[in-house]
Amino acid sequence: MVTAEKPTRIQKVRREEILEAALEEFSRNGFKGASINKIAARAGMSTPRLLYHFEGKEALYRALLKSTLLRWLGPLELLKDAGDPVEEVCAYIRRKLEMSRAYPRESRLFAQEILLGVPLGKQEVFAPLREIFDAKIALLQRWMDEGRITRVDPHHLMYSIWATTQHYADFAPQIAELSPQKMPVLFEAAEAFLLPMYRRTLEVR
Amino acid sequence: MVTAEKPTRIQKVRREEILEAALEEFSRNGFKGASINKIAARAGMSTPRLLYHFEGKEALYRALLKSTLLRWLGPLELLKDAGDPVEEVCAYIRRKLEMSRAYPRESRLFAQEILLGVPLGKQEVFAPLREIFDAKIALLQRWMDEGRITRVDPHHLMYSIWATTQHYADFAPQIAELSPQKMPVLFEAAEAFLLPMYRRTLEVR
DNA sequence: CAGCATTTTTACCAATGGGTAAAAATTCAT
DNA sequence: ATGAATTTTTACCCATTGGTAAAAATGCTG
Repeated sequence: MVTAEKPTRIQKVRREEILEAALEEFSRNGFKGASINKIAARAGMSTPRLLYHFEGKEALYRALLKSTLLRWLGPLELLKDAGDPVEEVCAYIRRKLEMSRAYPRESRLFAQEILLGVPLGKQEVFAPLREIFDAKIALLQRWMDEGRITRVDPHHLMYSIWATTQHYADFAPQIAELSPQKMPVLFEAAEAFLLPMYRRTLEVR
Repeated sequence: MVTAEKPTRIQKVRREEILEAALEEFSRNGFKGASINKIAARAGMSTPRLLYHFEGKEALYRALLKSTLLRWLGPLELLKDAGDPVEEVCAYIRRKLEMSRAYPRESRLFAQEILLGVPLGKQEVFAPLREIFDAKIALLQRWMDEGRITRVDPHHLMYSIWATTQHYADFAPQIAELSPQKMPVLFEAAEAFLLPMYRRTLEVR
Protein backbone atom coordinates (compact mmCIF):
# COMPACT_ATOMS: atom_id res chain seq x y z
CA MET A 1 0.00 0.00 0.00
CA VAL A 2 0.97 3.56 -0.65
CA THR A 3 2.83 5.31 2.13
CA ALA A 4 1.55 8.42 3.88
CA GLU A 5 4.56 10.39 2.57
CA LYS A 6 4.28 12.96 -0.17
CA PRO A 7 2.83 11.47 -3.35
CA THR A 8 5.22 10.46 -6.11
CA ARG A 9 4.76 11.50 -9.72
CA ILE A 10 3.05 8.23 -10.55
CA GLN A 11 0.78 8.42 -7.52
CA LYS A 12 -0.44 11.85 -8.55
CA VAL A 13 -1.30 10.64 -12.05
CA ARG A 14 -3.03 7.47 -10.86
CA ARG A 15 -5.02 9.21 -8.19
CA GLU A 16 -6.28 11.67 -10.76
CA GLU A 17 -7.34 8.87 -13.11
CA ILE A 18 -9.05 7.04 -10.30
CA LEU A 19 -10.81 10.12 -8.92
CA GLU A 20 -12.20 10.97 -12.34
CA ALA A 21 -13.60 7.46 -12.75
CA ALA A 22 -14.85 7.53 -9.17
CA LEU A 23 -16.69 10.79 -9.72
CA GLU A 24 -18.46 9.29 -12.70
CA GLU A 25 -19.44 6.08 -10.94
CA PHE A 26 -20.31 7.49 -7.52
CA SER A 27 -22.34 10.35 -8.95
CA ARG A 28 -24.24 7.97 -11.21
CA ASN A 29 -24.88 5.18 -8.76
CA GLY A 30 -24.42 6.53 -5.28
CA PHE A 31 -21.96 5.22 -2.73
CA LYS A 32 -23.44 1.79 -2.28
CA GLY A 33 -24.42 1.42 -5.89
CA ALA A 34 -20.94 2.10 -7.19
CA SER A 35 -18.35 -0.67 -7.12
CA ILE A 36 -14.60 -0.26 -6.94
CA ASN A 37 -14.34 -2.95 -9.61
CA LYS A 38 -16.21 -0.79 -12.08
CA ILE A 39 -14.35 2.33 -11.03
CA ALA A 40 -11.09 0.48 -11.60
CA ALA A 41 -12.28 -0.80 -14.97
CA ARG A 42 -13.35 2.70 -16.00
CA ALA A 43 -9.95 4.02 -14.99
CA GLY A 44 -8.35 1.27 -17.06
CA MET A 45 -6.81 -0.71 -14.24
CA SER A 46 -7.32 -3.73 -12.02
CA THR A 47 -8.99 -3.56 -8.62
CA PRO A 48 -5.84 -4.35 -6.61
CA ARG A 49 -4.06 -1.64 -8.51
CA LEU A 50 -6.73 0.84 -7.51
CA LEU A 51 -6.55 -0.39 -3.93
CA TYR A 52 -2.83 0.23 -3.92
CA HIS A 53 -3.54 3.92 -4.41
CA PHE A 54 -6.53 4.23 -2.09
CA GLU A 55 -6.97 2.34 1.16
CA GLY A 56 -10.45 1.16 0.31
CA LYS A 57 -13.79 2.12 -1.13
CA GLU A 58 -14.71 4.44 1.70
CA ALA A 59 -11.33 6.15 1.70
CA LEU A 60 -11.65 6.71 -2.04
CA TYR A 61 -15.11 8.17 -1.59
CA ARG A 62 -13.92 10.49 1.16
CA ALA A 63 -11.00 11.62 -0.96
CA LEU A 64 -13.40 12.33 -3.79
CA LEU A 65 -15.68 14.40 -1.57
CA LYS A 66 -12.68 16.34 -0.32
CA SER A 67 -11.29 16.96 -3.79
CA THR A 68 -14.63 18.20 -5.16
CA LEU A 69 -15.61 20.31 -2.19
CA LEU A 70 -13.55 23.33 -3.20
CA ARG A 71 -15.18 23.56 -6.59
CA TRP A 72 -18.58 23.07 -5.01
CA LEU A 73 -18.05 25.85 -2.50
CA GLY A 74 -16.37 28.18 -4.98
CA PRO A 75 -19.46 30.18 -6.00
CA LEU A 76 -20.38 30.92 -2.39
CA GLU A 77 -16.90 32.09 -1.46
CA LEU A 78 -17.08 34.76 -4.13
CA LEU A 79 -20.16 36.30 -2.53
CA LYS A 80 -18.81 39.40 -0.86
CA ASP A 81 -19.49 42.99 0.01
CA ALA A 82 -18.75 44.83 -3.22
CA GLY A 83 -21.25 46.85 -5.19
CA ASP A 84 -25.02 46.46 -4.99
CA PRO A 85 -26.01 43.65 -2.62
CA VAL A 86 -28.96 42.59 -4.78
CA GLU A 87 -26.70 42.25 -7.79
CA GLU A 88 -24.13 40.43 -5.67
CA VAL A 89 -26.73 37.81 -4.79
CA CYS A 90 -27.81 37.64 -8.42
CA ALA A 91 -24.22 37.06 -9.49
CA TYR A 92 -24.02 34.26 -6.93
CA ILE A 93 -27.14 32.69 -8.36
CA ARG A 94 -25.65 32.90 -11.85
CA ARG A 95 -22.50 31.16 -10.67
CA LYS A 96 -24.49 28.43 -8.93
CA LEU A 97 -26.56 27.89 -12.05
CA GLU A 98 -23.42 27.72 -14.14
CA MET A 99 -22.08 25.09 -11.72
CA SER A 100 -25.19 23.00 -12.24
CA ARG A 101 -24.74 23.28 -15.98
CA ALA A 102 -21.01 22.64 -16.17
CA TYR A 103 -20.50 20.25 -13.24
CA PRO A 104 -23.66 18.28 -12.65
CA ARG A 105 -21.75 15.24 -11.43
CA GLU A 106 -20.33 17.12 -8.48
CA SER A 107 -23.76 18.42 -7.61
CA ARG A 108 -25.29 14.97 -7.78
CA LEU A 109 -22.48 13.54 -5.69
CA PHE A 110 -23.21 15.89 -2.80
CA ALA A 111 -26.95 15.59 -3.28
CA GLN A 112 -26.66 11.81 -2.92
CA GLU A 113 -24.55 12.15 0.15
CA ILE A 114 -26.96 14.51 1.87
CA LEU A 115 -30.05 12.62 0.74
CA LEU A 116 -28.82 9.44 2.37
CA GLY A 117 -28.21 11.25 5.62
CA VAL A 118 -24.51 12.01 5.25
CA PRO A 119 -23.38 8.57 6.37
CA LEU A 120 -19.79 9.46 5.47
CA GLY A 121 -18.12 12.77 4.85
CA LYS A 122 -19.61 14.39 7.91
CA GLN A 123 -16.37 16.20 8.53
CA GLU A 124 -15.30 16.31 4.89
CA VAL A 125 -18.42 18.18 3.87
CA PHE A 126 -20.12 19.85 6.78
CA ALA A 127 -17.17 21.19 8.68
CA PRO A 128 -15.81 23.29 5.79
CA LEU A 129 -19.33 24.20 4.70
CA ARG A 130 -20.37 25.50 8.12
CA GLU A 131 -17.51 27.91 8.33
CA ILE A 132 -18.12 29.65 5.02
CA PHE A 133 -21.88 29.37 5.36
CA ASP A 134 -22.01 31.16 8.68
CA ALA A 135 -19.86 33.96 7.33
CA LYS A 136 -22.14 34.51 4.34
CA ILE A 137 -25.26 34.38 6.48
CA ALA A 138 -23.74 37.10 8.60
CA LEU A 139 -23.07 39.15 5.47
CA LEU A 140 -26.67 38.82 4.32
CA GLN A 141 -27.84 39.76 7.79
CA ARG A 142 -25.70 42.88 7.73
CA TRP A 143 -27.11 43.93 4.37
CA MET A 144 -30.58 43.57 5.83
CA ASP A 145 -29.66 45.53 8.94
CA GLU A 146 -28.31 48.27 6.72
CA GLY A 147 -31.56 48.26 4.77
CA ARG A 148 -29.84 47.41 1.48
CA ILE A 149 -31.87 44.26 0.87
CA THR A 150 -35.31 43.27 2.08
CA ARG A 151 -35.39 41.72 5.52
CA VAL A 152 -36.05 37.98 5.13
CA ASP A 153 -34.77 34.90 6.92
CA PRO A 154 -31.22 34.63 5.55
CA HIS A 155 -30.98 30.88 6.16
CA HIS A 156 -34.09 30.15 4.16
CA LEU A 157 -33.00 32.55 1.46
CA MET A 158 -29.81 30.55 1.11
CA TYR A 159 -31.63 27.21 1.11
CA SER A 160 -33.96 28.56 -1.53
CA ILE A 161 -31.07 29.63 -3.75
CA TRP A 162 -29.39 26.27 -3.35
CA ALA A 163 -32.59 24.39 -4.03
CA THR A 164 -33.56 26.30 -7.15
CA THR A 165 -30.11 26.24 -8.73
CA GLN A 166 -28.97 22.74 -7.85
CA HIS A 167 -32.33 21.43 -8.94
CA TYR A 168 -31.23 21.83 -12.55
CA ALA A 169 -28.36 19.41 -12.00
CA ASP A 170 -29.88 16.99 -9.52
CA PHE A 171 -33.25 16.59 -11.18
CA ALA A 172 -32.07 16.96 -14.75
CA PRO A 173 -33.79 13.77 -16.00
CA GLN A 174 -37.14 15.00 -14.77
CA ILE A 175 -36.67 18.44 -16.26
CA ALA A 176 -35.50 16.97 -19.54
CA GLU A 177 -38.63 14.84 -19.59
CA LEU A 178 -41.06 17.65 -18.80
CA SER A 179 -39.49 20.65 -20.53
CA PRO A 180 -40.15 21.64 -24.09
CA GLN A 181 -36.81 23.51 -23.94
CA LYS A 182 -33.55 21.71 -24.56
CA MET A 183 -30.09 22.23 -23.21
CA PRO A 184 -28.78 25.65 -24.19
CA VAL A 185 -32.12 27.44 -23.97
CA LEU A 186 -33.18 25.67 -20.81
CA PHE A 187 -30.55 27.25 -18.59
CA GLU A 188 -31.11 30.68 -20.09
CA ALA A 189 -34.81 30.36 -19.30
CA ALA A 190 -33.99 29.18 -15.78
CA GLU A 191 -31.84 32.25 -15.22
CA ALA A 192 -34.48 34.49 -16.79
CA PHE A 193 -36.99 33.14 -14.29
CA LEU A 194 -34.85 33.00 -11.17
CA LEU A 195 -33.09 36.37 -11.29
CA PRO A 196 -36.28 38.47 -11.43
CA MET A 197 -37.80 36.37 -8.67
CA TYR A 198 -34.89 36.99 -6.33
CA ARG A 199 -34.66 40.63 -7.38
CA ARG A 200 -38.29 41.18 -6.45
CA THR A 201 -37.73 39.35 -3.20
CA LEU A 202 -34.62 41.29 -2.21
CA GLU A 203 -35.04 44.75 -3.69
CA VAL A 204 -36.12 47.23 -1.04
CA ARG A 205 -39.24 49.07 -2.04
CA MET B 1 -45.27 -17.54 -6.16
CA VAL B 2 -48.40 -15.50 -5.80
CA THR B 3 -50.91 -15.73 -8.63
CA ALA B 4 -51.98 -12.76 -10.73
CA GLU B 5 -55.55 -13.16 -9.47
CA LYS B 6 -57.14 -10.81 -7.00
CA PRO B 7 -55.14 -10.63 -3.78
CA THR B 8 -56.34 -12.69 -0.84
CA ARG B 9 -56.81 -11.29 2.62
CA ILE B 10 -53.37 -12.49 3.69
CA GLN B 11 -51.73 -11.11 0.57
CA LYS B 12 -53.13 -7.67 1.23
CA VAL B 13 -51.78 -7.66 4.77
CA ARG B 14 -48.35 -9.00 3.81
CA ARG B 15 -47.93 -6.61 0.91
CA GLU B 16 -48.70 -3.70 3.19
CA GLU B 17 -46.14 -4.86 5.76
CA ILE B 18 -43.55 -5.35 3.06
CA LEU B 19 -44.22 -2.03 1.35
CA GLU B 20 -43.87 -0.16 4.63
CA ALA B 21 -40.50 -1.79 5.30
CA ALA B 22 -39.48 -1.25 1.68
CA LEU B 23 -40.29 2.45 1.88
CA GLU B 24 -38.08 2.78 4.92
CA GLU B 25 -35.15 0.87 3.42
CA PHE B 26 -35.31 2.18 -0.14
CA SER B 27 -35.73 5.78 0.95
CA ARG B 28 -32.82 5.50 3.36
CA ASN B 29 -30.40 3.61 1.16
CA GLY B 30 -31.52 3.98 -2.43
CA PHE B 31 -32.40 1.14 -4.76
CA LYS B 32 -29.00 -0.48 -4.94
CA GLY B 33 -28.15 0.25 -1.35
CA ALA B 34 -31.25 -1.43 0.00
CA SER B 35 -31.39 -5.22 0.30
CA ILE B 36 -34.45 -7.41 0.22
CA ASN B 37 -32.98 -9.34 3.12
CA LYS B 38 -33.07 -6.26 5.33
CA ILE B 39 -36.48 -5.29 4.04
CA ALA B 40 -37.74 -8.76 4.91
CA ALA B 41 -36.10 -8.60 8.33
CA ARG B 42 -37.65 -5.19 8.99
CA ALA B 43 -41.04 -6.56 7.97
CA GLY B 44 -40.46 -9.48 10.35
CA MET B 45 -40.23 -12.23 7.80
CA SER B 46 -37.77 -14.35 5.85
CA THR B 47 -36.51 -13.44 2.38
CA PRO B 48 -38.27 -16.29 0.57
CA ARG B 49 -41.46 -15.30 2.29
CA LEU B 50 -41.07 -11.77 0.95
CA LEU B 51 -40.28 -13.15 -2.47
CA TYR B 52 -43.46 -15.15 -2.41
CA HIS B 53 -45.41 -11.90 -2.32
CA PHE B 54 -43.29 -9.89 -4.75
CA GLU B 55 -41.59 -11.28 -7.83
CA GLY B 56 -38.24 -9.78 -6.98
CA LYS B 57 -36.41 -6.72 -5.77
CA GLU B 58 -37.15 -4.65 -8.84
CA ALA B 59 -40.82 -5.62 -8.89
CA LEU B 60 -41.08 -4.64 -5.23
CA TYR B 61 -39.45 -1.30 -5.93
CA ARG B 62 -41.77 -0.62 -8.85
CA ALA B 63 -44.79 -1.54 -6.74
CA LEU B 64 -43.56 0.85 -4.07
CA LEU B 65 -43.15 3.69 -6.55
CA LYS B 66 -46.61 3.05 -7.87
CA SER B 67 -48.21 2.90 -4.44
CA THR B 68 -46.54 6.13 -3.31
CA LEU B 69 -47.12 8.11 -6.48
CA LEU B 70 -50.68 9.09 -5.68
CA ARG B 71 -49.74 10.64 -2.38
CA TRP B 72 -46.81 12.40 -4.03
CA LEU B 73 -48.96 13.89 -6.76
CA GLY B 74 -51.82 14.74 -4.44
CA PRO B 75 -50.90 18.36 -3.72
CA LEU B 76 -50.57 19.19 -7.39
CA GLU B 77 -53.90 17.68 -8.32
CA LEU B 78 -55.63 20.03 -5.91
CA LEU B 79 -54.29 23.07 -7.76
CA LYS B 80 -57.29 24.33 -9.67
CA ASP B 81 -59.13 27.37 -10.88
CA ALA B 82 -61.01 28.53 -7.79
CA GLY B 83 -60.53 31.86 -6.13
CA ASP B 84 -57.48 34.07 -6.39
CA PRO B 85 -54.78 32.42 -8.54
CA VAL B 86 -51.94 33.77 -6.40
CA GLU B 87 -53.54 32.31 -3.31
CA GLU B 88 -54.17 29.04 -5.17
CA VAL B 89 -50.45 28.75 -5.87
CA CYS B 90 -49.65 29.67 -2.29
CA ALA B 91 -51.98 26.96 -1.06
CA TYR B 92 -50.21 24.52 -3.34
CA ILE B 93 -46.87 25.54 -1.86
CA ARG B 94 -48.25 25.03 1.63
CA ARG B 95 -49.43 21.55 0.73
CA LYS B 96 -46.07 20.66 -0.83
CA LEU B 97 -44.27 21.91 2.26
CA GLU B 98 -46.60 19.91 4.46
CA MET B 99 -45.78 16.84 2.34
CA SER B 100 -42.08 17.39 2.96
CA ARG B 101 -42.73 17.64 6.66
CA ALA B 102 -45.12 14.72 7.03
CA TYR B 103 -43.82 12.33 4.37
CA PRO B 104 -40.10 12.90 3.85
CA ARG B 105 -39.48 9.26 2.99
CA GLU B 106 -41.68 9.44 -0.07
CA SER B 107 -39.96 12.61 -1.18
CA ARG B 108 -36.52 11.07 -0.75
CA LEU B 109 -37.62 7.95 -2.61
CA PHE B 110 -38.53 9.91 -5.72
CA ALA B 111 -35.54 12.21 -5.35
CA GLN B 112 -33.26 9.17 -5.33
CA GLU B 113 -34.94 7.75 -8.35
CA ILE B 114 -34.63 10.93 -10.37
CA LEU B 115 -31.11 11.68 -9.18
CA LEU B 116 -29.89 8.35 -10.45
CA GLY B 117 -31.41 8.99 -13.85
CA VAL B 118 -34.70 7.15 -13.42
CA PRO B 119 -33.21 3.74 -14.15
CA LEU B 120 -36.53 2.11 -13.23
CA GLY B 121 -39.97 3.54 -12.86
CA LYS B 122 -39.84 5.44 -16.11
CA GLN B 123 -43.43 4.56 -16.81
CA GLU B 124 -44.43 4.25 -13.15
CA VAL B 125 -43.39 7.82 -12.41
CA PHE B 126 -43.12 9.92 -15.52
CA ALA B 127 -46.14 8.82 -17.44
CA PRO B 128 -48.66 9.73 -14.71
CA LEU B 129 -46.67 12.84 -13.83
CA ARG B 130 -46.62 14.18 -17.37
CA GLU B 131 -50.34 14.08 -17.70
CA ILE B 132 -51.16 16.07 -14.61
CA PHE B 133 -48.13 18.32 -15.04
CA ASP B 134 -49.12 19.43 -18.53
CA ALA B 135 -52.63 20.23 -17.35
CA LYS B 136 -51.40 22.42 -14.50
CA ILE B 137 -48.89 24.19 -16.74
CA ALA B 138 -51.76 25.01 -19.05
CA LEU B 139 -53.72 26.38 -16.09
CA LEU B 140 -50.84 28.63 -15.03
CA GLN B 141 -50.47 29.77 -18.62
CA ARG B 142 -54.13 30.69 -18.77
CA TRP B 143 -53.89 32.71 -15.56
CA MET B 144 -51.02 34.61 -17.11
CA ASP B 145 -52.89 35.17 -20.35
CA GLU B 146 -55.80 36.52 -18.33
CA GLY B 147 -53.44 38.85 -16.51
CA ARG B 148 -54.26 37.36 -13.13
CA ILE B 149 -50.69 36.43 -12.27
CA THR B 150 -47.42 37.87 -13.52
CA ARG B 151 -46.19 36.44 -16.79
CA VAL B 152 -43.26 34.13 -16.08
CA ASP B 153 -42.11 30.82 -17.53
CA PRO B 154 -44.65 28.40 -16.02
CA HIS B 155 -42.30 25.40 -16.29
CA HIS B 156 -39.57 27.09 -14.34
CA LEU B 157 -42.06 28.41 -11.83
CA MET B 158 -43.14 24.85 -11.20
CA TYR B 159 -39.56 23.56 -10.95
CA SER B 160 -38.81 26.33 -8.53
CA ILE B 161 -41.75 25.44 -6.31
CA TRP B 162 -40.78 21.79 -6.35
CA ALA B 163 -37.17 22.58 -5.60
CA THR B 164 -37.81 24.93 -2.69
CA THR B 165 -40.40 22.75 -1.01
CA GLN B 166 -38.93 19.29 -1.53
CA HIS B 167 -35.57 20.63 -0.43
CA TYR B 168 -36.78 20.55 3.16
CA ALA B 169 -37.32 16.81 2.94
CA ASP B 170 -34.49 15.77 0.63
CA PHE B 171 -31.75 17.86 2.20
CA ALA B 172 -33.02 17.68 5.77
CA PRO B 173 -29.67 16.57 7.23
CA GLN B 174 -27.92 19.60 5.78
CA ILE B 175 -30.60 21.97 6.96
CA ALA B 176 -30.62 20.41 10.41
CA GLU B 177 -26.87 20.91 10.55
CA LEU B 178 -26.89 24.53 9.41
CA SER B 179 -30.09 25.89 10.90
CA PRO B 180 -30.39 27.37 14.34
CA GLN B 181 -34.12 26.55 14.13
CA LYS B 182 -35.39 23.09 15.03
CA MET B 183 -38.27 21.06 13.78
CA PRO B 184 -41.57 22.84 14.49
CA VAL B 185 -40.24 26.37 13.96
CA LEU B 186 -38.16 25.45 10.95
CA PHE B 187 -41.09 24.69 8.70
CA GLU B 188 -43.00 27.75 9.86
CA ALA B 189 -39.99 29.88 8.96
CA ALA B 190 -39.70 28.15 5.61
CA GLU B 191 -43.31 28.94 4.83
CA ALA B 192 -42.86 32.50 6.09
CA PHE B 193 -40.01 32.94 3.66
CA LEU B 194 -41.43 31.14 0.63
CA LEU B 195 -44.97 32.49 0.50
CA PRO B 196 -43.98 36.17 0.35
CA MET B 197 -41.35 35.36 -2.27
CA TYR B 198 -43.87 33.69 -4.55
CA ARG B 199 -46.48 36.34 -3.82
CA ARG B 200 -44.10 39.07 -4.95
CA THR B 201 -43.20 37.03 -7.98
CA LEU B 202 -46.76 36.34 -9.03
CA GLU B 203 -48.79 39.31 -7.89
CA VAL B 204 -49.54 41.62 -10.80
CA ARG B 205 -48.45 45.17 -10.08
C1' DC C 1 -63.13 -32.89 8.90
C1' DA C 2 -61.27 -34.08 4.38
C1' DG C 3 -58.93 -32.41 0.68
C1' DC C 4 -57.22 -28.79 -2.01
C1' DA C 5 -54.97 -24.24 -2.40
C1' DT C 6 -52.31 -20.98 -0.23
C1' DT C 7 -48.59 -19.61 2.63
C1' DT C 8 -44.28 -20.36 5.10
C1' DT C 9 -40.02 -22.64 6.19
C1' DT C 10 -35.77 -25.00 5.30
C1' DA C 11 -31.90 -25.79 2.75
C1' DC C 12 -29.52 -24.33 -0.75
C1' DC C 13 -26.81 -21.66 -4.86
C1' DA C 14 -24.35 -18.72 -8.22
C1' DA C 15 -22.78 -14.02 -8.84
C1' DT C 16 -20.85 -10.02 -7.17
C1' DG C 17 -18.91 -7.37 -3.69
C1' DG C 18 -14.70 -5.52 -1.17
C1' DG C 19 -10.42 -6.89 -0.07
C1' DT C 20 -5.56 -9.52 0.70
C1' DA C 21 -0.91 -11.91 -0.03
C1' DA C 22 2.83 -12.39 -2.44
C1' DA C 23 5.33 -12.65 -6.63
C1' DA C 24 6.73 -10.02 -10.75
C1' DA C 25 7.78 -5.91 -13.04
C1' DT C 26 9.09 -1.34 -13.16
C1' DT C 27 11.12 3.01 -11.59
C1' DC C 28 14.46 5.62 -9.01
C1' DA C 29 18.75 7.15 -6.81
C1' DT C 30 23.51 6.53 -6.47
C1' DA D 1 24.28 -0.33 -14.04
C1' DT D 2 22.81 -2.10 -9.67
C1' DG D 3 20.28 -2.44 -5.44
C1' DA D 4 16.34 -0.60 -3.11
C1' DA D 5 11.83 1.23 -3.35
C1' DT D 6 7.78 1.60 -5.74
C1' DT D 7 4.18 -0.10 -8.64
C1' DT D 8 1.54 -3.74 -10.93
C1' DT D 9 -0.09 -8.38 -11.66
C1' DT D 10 -1.71 -12.87 -10.43
C1' DA D 11 -4.18 -15.79 -7.70
C1' DC D 12 -6.99 -16.03 -4.24
C1' DC D 13 -10.77 -15.47 -0.14
C1' DC D 14 -14.89 -14.63 2.52
C1' DA D 15 -19.34 -12.10 3.17
C1' DT D 16 -23.37 -10.56 1.20
C1' DT D 17 -26.79 -10.43 -2.27
C1' DG D 18 -30.74 -11.73 -5.02
C1' DG D 19 -32.93 -15.73 -5.82
C1' DT D 20 -34.74 -20.98 -6.18
C1' DA D 21 -36.66 -25.80 -5.08
C1' DA D 22 -39.15 -28.44 -2.46
C1' DA D 23 -41.00 -29.85 1.80
C1' DA D 24 -43.89 -28.48 5.69
C1' DA D 25 -47.48 -25.95 7.69
C1' DT D 26 -51.53 -23.39 7.53
C1' DG D 27 -55.98 -21.69 5.73
C1' DC D 28 -60.20 -22.37 3.21
C1' DT D 29 -64.36 -24.73 1.39
C1' DG D 30 -67.66 -28.26 0.71
